[in-house]
Amino acid sequence: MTGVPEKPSLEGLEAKWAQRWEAGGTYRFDRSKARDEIYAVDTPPPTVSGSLHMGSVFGYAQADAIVRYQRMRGKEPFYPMGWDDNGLATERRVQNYYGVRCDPTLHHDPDFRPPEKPGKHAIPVSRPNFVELCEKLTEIDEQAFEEMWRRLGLSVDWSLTYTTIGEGAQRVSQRAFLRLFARGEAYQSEAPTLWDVDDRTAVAQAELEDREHAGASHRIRFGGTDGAGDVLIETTRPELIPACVALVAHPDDERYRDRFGSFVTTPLFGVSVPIVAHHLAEPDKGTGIAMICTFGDVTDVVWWRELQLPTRSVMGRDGRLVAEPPEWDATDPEAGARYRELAGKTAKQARERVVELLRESGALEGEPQPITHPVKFYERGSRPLEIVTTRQWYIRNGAHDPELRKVLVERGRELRWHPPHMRSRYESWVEGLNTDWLISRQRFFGVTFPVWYPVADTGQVDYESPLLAREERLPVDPSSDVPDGYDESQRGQPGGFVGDPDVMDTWATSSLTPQIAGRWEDDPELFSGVFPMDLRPQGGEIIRTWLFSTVLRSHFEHGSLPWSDTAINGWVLDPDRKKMSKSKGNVVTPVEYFDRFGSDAVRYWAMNGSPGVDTAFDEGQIKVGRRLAIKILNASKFTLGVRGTVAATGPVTEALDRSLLCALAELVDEATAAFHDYDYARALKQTERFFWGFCDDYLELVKQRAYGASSAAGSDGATASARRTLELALGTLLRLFAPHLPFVTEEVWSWWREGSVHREPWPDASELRSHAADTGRLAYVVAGEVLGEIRKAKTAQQRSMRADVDNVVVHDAPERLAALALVAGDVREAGRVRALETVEAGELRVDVELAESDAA
RNA sequence: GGGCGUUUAGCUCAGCUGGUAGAGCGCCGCCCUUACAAGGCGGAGGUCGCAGGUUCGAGGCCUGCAGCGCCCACCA
Repeated sequence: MTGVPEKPSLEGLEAKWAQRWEAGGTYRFDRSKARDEIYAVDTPPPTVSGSLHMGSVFGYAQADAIVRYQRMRGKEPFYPMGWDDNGLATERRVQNYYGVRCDPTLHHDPDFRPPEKPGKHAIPVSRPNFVELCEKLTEIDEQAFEEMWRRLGLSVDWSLTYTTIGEGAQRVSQRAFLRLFARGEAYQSEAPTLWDVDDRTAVAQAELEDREHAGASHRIRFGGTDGAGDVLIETTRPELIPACVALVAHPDDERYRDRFGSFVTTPLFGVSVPIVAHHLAEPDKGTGIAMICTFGDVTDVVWWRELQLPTRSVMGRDGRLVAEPPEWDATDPEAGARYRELAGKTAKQARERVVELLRESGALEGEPQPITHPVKFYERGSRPLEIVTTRQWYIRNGAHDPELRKVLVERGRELRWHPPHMRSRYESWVEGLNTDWLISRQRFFGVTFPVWYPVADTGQVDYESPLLAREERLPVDPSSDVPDGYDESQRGQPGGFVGDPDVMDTWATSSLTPQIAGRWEDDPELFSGVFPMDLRPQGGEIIRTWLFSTVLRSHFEHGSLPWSDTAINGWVLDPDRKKMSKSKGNVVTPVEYFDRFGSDAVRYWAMNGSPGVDTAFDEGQIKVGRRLAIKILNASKFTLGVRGTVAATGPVTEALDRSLLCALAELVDEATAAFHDYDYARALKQTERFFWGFCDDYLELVKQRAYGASSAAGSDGATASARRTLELALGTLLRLFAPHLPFVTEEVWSWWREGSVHREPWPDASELRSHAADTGRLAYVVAGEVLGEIRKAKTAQQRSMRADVDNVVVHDAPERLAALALVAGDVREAGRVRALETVEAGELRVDVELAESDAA
């Protein structure tokens, strides 16, 4: 303990305490504890691709308050931080930061150094060089992130930090993959998949977003055959006419019923395609009959699959039409030449040319009508997704398995959601799944598949008989490691092997954060101590990805939930009520606010956002937080500063003191109940309100007596009672504030107590009640209200608060007057009142007769 | 199209299982009071989105409607 400083200040508290907490191991996890003493938290590993913003601060601070509460309740938190550094987000950052791009055909250059500044044209580098740059940059970013979190005061144990590209994570991820495969829960399939033509990788359903996209509706004539009339269709993608395999209408549609089974010919190419019926065709859309292409959108895929139509793919993986026309029986002699004119063009370029050709040929009915319509994008992408047929790895997720889907919905109900209504997002996601989880990505910086494929003597790769790594070898990199029974010289050779070239989607690894942090299989004792975990705090926007996939993996691997509870935090909105996000460019960076107001002040703002509620960023709230922190310093200085000759050890004898402690016990009950409900915001609000009342009323009421200057109750016993109560109250209030404002509470604690407030037990209401004896809170309440009336009278007469009062008459209900009688001495001292009378009445009224002039 | 949430003072939000409307900011006024002037004390300000209903009593429950936000969906 250091004693009370002359001039308490918030400046420098973050650096001071962050350092001491680390040095003292304040938040170090004690793994010797039993499972039921541990509170295990599956902390979101932030994506390390730039800077943290207020949205991150918001959610992580809230989770930290819950963890701090649990720690004070006597639980031992297992509270690690991770960095989600693998994946496309990191690749993009590296590409921009260093001005490079990965070209996997190049060989490793050990002398490669990135340029000081990124150049105009991206420098092609080999995959190993690219991965090195990714590792280098993420390490820098992670240090900056850690510093930021320490400054925010997160009570994580930094010795437990993991990364999703780290060796431990790779081993867990590959092991889990092998086990999924062994149980038939992971499989590979060659199928049409949504494809990002810029990143040149497949993407999963969870990464899609619909965007309103400007396009045009084209009305196009297909030629009737055998004397039947022409058919008009509408499409936004005329460039896919060469990929057309059928027209489709609803089976009940009178207009087309007679033509099901007959054929029409495509414009420009003269390919004969059938008219087919399917219930997904909607009569009131366009002309009621649609062109099925391979593949224009996901409905095309459904039609193609269910109606067993042929494949005529034209879209290449680079987003350009492939060089050769598809296999077709084109009757138009110009078909081949027309197609080759389109080959190599992007979808947009091809569309323009096709429209010209259609117009010339007379197949275009009217002019294209501009429309905007929802189009599927990769959430990080800038061009519409295409659909191309590729071989990919999938994990079953219930999309094609009603039984599994049902079980996963049940898992969602087993999980306790805070707030509860967030569960509906999970359920609507599970119930809307339409494809299994596509986990392979045609990218470079990620966890590889521990898989090779045999190459037949003919040179054909046999994907059906993958060569799997043994678990003892993990992690492996199939591009440099060799499968058992082969040697490196056989790579890519007939009779040899090839490595799986893909990496896993980042979620395929980060869905295993409980297993990674708990060192599943690598440290069985630790794992059994922390798994299943207690809490998953996270944002609502990643319920469909992170939360769902983690539940899925745990269900497959352990037959249980990964955690018992999840706390979903809301969005941070800018003052115009728009979501703050990097892409919108309306983010504010936390550092500036840490600098200006201090971490406790920023945390105070975050704690004001109720669980799951979107909250506006509000500098005003941060200022209020700073004011509260300063008030805590000053009130504590007073409380501890009045300790004079009389020690604060005697019994609590005075009615006002007992009544205050009774009220405080009720506050402890309320705050505890709020935290029990994961409602840190309610806990803070109640504590804060009590604290301001404590400062305004109790401190004023007790001040003279605590100084030992009271004439009415000037005994040492009454003074000791005041001092004892002040310390009991301060100790309680600091502990109630500690989860929210860890720095200022720790600072004050250190003035007069040993150890960290954050390892102190949560306040005990029954102990406070024993000090209060049977005195109720009413005396404290009435005393405060009467004092308020006296102040009001002084204000109304424009007098100083120090103005003397000749006489006060309190009119009030009998029980309230009785309570007042117990504390009348303190009220008179605080109000400088010479005489105080009471009159029974229905409600409180106070007549105040001020002295003519203030006593000298 | 389906679902979830939300609508309370000028602003940002509390108001837990129904019992005579709350806080902070902003605004106005007073006070340099020995914990605190980057402060303290006090004041003004709301028919709780709209329309019905249940109840002795509704901001809180029920029905309908509207605005806003979000989630989900096979939108030619």
